[in-house]
Amino acid sequence: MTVQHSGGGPAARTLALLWRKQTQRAATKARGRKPTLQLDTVVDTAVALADERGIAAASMGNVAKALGVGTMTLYTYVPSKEELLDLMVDQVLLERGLPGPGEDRPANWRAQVGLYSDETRAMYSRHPWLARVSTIRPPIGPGMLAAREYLLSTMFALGLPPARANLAALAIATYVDSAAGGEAESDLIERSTGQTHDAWWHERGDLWEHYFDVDRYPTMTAVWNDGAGDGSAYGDGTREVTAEAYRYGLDRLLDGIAATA
Amino acid sequence: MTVQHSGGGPAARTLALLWRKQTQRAATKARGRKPTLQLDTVVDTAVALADERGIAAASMGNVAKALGVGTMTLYTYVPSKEELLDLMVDQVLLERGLPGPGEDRPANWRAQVGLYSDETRAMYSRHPWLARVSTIRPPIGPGMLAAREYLLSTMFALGLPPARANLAALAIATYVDSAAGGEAESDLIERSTGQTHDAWWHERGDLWEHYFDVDRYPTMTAVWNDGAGDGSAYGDGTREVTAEAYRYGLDRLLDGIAATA
DNA sequence: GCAATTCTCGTAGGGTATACGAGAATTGGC
DNA sequence: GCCAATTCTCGTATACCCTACGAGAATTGC
Repeated sequence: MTVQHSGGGPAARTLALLWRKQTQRAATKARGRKPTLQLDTVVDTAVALADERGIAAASMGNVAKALGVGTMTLYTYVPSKEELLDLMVDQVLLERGLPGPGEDRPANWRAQVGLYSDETRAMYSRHPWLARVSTIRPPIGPGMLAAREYLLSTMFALGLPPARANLAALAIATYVDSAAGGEAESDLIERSTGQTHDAWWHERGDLWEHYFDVDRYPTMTAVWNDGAGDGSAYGDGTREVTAEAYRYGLDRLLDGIAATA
Repeated sequence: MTVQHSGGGPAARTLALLWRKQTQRAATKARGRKPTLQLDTVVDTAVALADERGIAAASMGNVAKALGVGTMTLYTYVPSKEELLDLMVDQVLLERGLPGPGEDRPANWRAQVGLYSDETRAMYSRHPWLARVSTIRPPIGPGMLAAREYLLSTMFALGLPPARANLAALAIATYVDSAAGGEAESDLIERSTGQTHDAWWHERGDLWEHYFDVDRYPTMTAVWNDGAGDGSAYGDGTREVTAEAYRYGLDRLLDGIAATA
């Protein structure tokens, strides 16, 4: 089997878009009708639409309408919806103001991880739809690489050897991205359904006494009773508990990593 | 504003389905045409379809076709696609053979968490589509509760006080579910695209030298060079590194949790 | 045997992505 | 100045998706 090389495979096309390499017009002499849009405009519009009304609103038709062009016009700028999504993802990944090599960063490694955490949570908060797009085969653009580089260098600052630093960076990214994504998604659902998380749990809490069998779930019952006094009536449903669990887990993970340094 | 009580709100309907509470026929005297299907059959078929050909293949039309009935017939058994998804999710969550209260379980708490990890990874492996459905407002069925109860009781076994046990259980679940989901999704993509993860990275690796700026990513470069000898040419793209990072992160998280007990 | 009830499912409407191809706009070369 | 080559625009059509509606079939109680 032959692997696609730098020529013109679909992977090459996507990478060229991600890195904004002008393959077409700028390279060859300008000829033919002038484009009315720019790639960045298309991506920005799609992101704005997704931010405001959810990822489903960022359909090709809606994006085109928002730009005042026919739906099919978009396909001049982007080969498919999938590539557009890749571009959207890398664009928002890059929004995080993570310092590059040589730039100022927090003094100690924990604070550096804290910055990654804060920036990532803010990013998900601005773009909740990000949580619902798969990132296992991420768009390898500037945004993704910048974040990887930052976290990795932070683990070096802690003094981990290269291989271990790589493992630690992956573990932290897994935890932070997942938790931040969940948090943002929760907020989005609250906004879009108009029902708070607490109200949602409450709606079901009433019915729990119907199905909930204390003998089958003794520990949950114990936790429930223990926390009944402090206002968090429905356990992990509340915002506070979720946020607290996030901090707790991240701190413990960092504790564990530090212990192996 | 009035909260929906046990009467017949949409939440009540969903809960009744999740817990297989026979609201209709069994309660009232049997009358009218007999159903040709059972709810479980519908859910099983949908799960099987999603397992084999991805979540997109579990459309109402496809499920109906697989069952040999008209599409609209499904709506007698399930109010909407969304509820069907909830049922699918809780069904597979319950597949994990996590011991309930009083049943045999591994001796020490780390092994207990290990069981949760193994069972969860196996579950995602069987049902990769699970990674792509949102679980912030999870179906509150037997499957979800059983897993919560198990993890929580494990944290009690470690000796954590109730509130802290709750935080720890949430943190572990966040990490394990996210990592296991990512792993399974990766496998799914390999199967469905016929392209291994390594091949995918390789396809892009060729192009990296085109866009990759060593000065902007010095740490990545260092890790790359360090690992260049051991066969994992493209860093975290490989299966082995991912699995190793998962174990490393979970162990460090548990270390940290144990230290606060 | 008929009425009440329940399940079945065809049709239709509104959504999605995108392949195709005709037409409009622009410019290089003559 | 004109034409051909090139590039962008976008209407139409196809093939999916979910699901509201309503007509008809099946079953049972009375």
